[in-house]
Amino acid sequence: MPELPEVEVARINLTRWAVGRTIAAARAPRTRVLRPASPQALRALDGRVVLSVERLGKALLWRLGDAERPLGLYAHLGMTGKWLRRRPDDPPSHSRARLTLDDGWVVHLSDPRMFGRLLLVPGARFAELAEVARLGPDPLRDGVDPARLGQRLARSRRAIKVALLDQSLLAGVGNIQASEALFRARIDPRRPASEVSAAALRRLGAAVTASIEHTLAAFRRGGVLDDRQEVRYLEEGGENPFLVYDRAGQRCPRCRRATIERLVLSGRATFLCPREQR
DNA sequence: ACCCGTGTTCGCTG
DNA sequence: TCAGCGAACACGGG
Repeated sequence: MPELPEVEVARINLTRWAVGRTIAAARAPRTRVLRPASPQALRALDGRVVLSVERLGKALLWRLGDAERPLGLYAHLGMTGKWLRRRPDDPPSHSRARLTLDDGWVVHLSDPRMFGRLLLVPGARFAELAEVARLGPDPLRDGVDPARLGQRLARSRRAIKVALLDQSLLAGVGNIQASEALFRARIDPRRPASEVSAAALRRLGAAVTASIEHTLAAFRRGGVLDDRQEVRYLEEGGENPFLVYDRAGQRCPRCRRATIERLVLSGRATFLCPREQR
């Protein structure tokens, strides 16, 4: 599920559901998701007010009152995590943590594969967390600076698609958005990062932002944020909103001549139009 | 049964 | 010393 756009949806939902509410009880029984793996550790959230939920790349940073002793909760959804809001008698499958709120709703972290992570952060000093400290700029929050990209990639022989997945380069770009942005910028994903021209890097910077915003808009239209304020992800009945991702064998949506190809770079599925991306 | 997967980290290699 | 790569993590779905 989660690259930057999905996590941004989660941030919007959690802000509406939880900010200003008090946590009546927080529990994460027998799960690998909470680190350190102490079943009782989440009790530290009990009785606290949710002050804010911010997003940095794919990470969500919860700030929990009180003001003198703020507490942080770093949350990463991994590969299959979702935040869901349910009634107490209706828990989702694979719930790894649950936050019961003072309005009677229960917010769950559901994560079948348990690649997600929850970390309590004393004093909400997120900058001291290695996972946060190494993140690069967030495309939605900070924009993308092509010159900075060029500096970072100047000595990298990695394929540009592989480099884009490095969260210290840009925080939040995942496997889908990397393929999408390179298609939009007409760059061959296999091209060594150091050999991407300055002009192409400028196109890429704009393409990353455009792709993320396009995906977010599709999620809104697709009802991910719907009237009942429930999360409904696109794959649950929605159409593929992407230009090339998971479209191997289909006609290129731009040139309408070539066929979208799938290849594997550093173990990850990659999609491109072989006619336009060079 | 078998293969694949929207993420990250670890350990090995050259 | 370090960039780069494959494996591992763990489970459901096609």
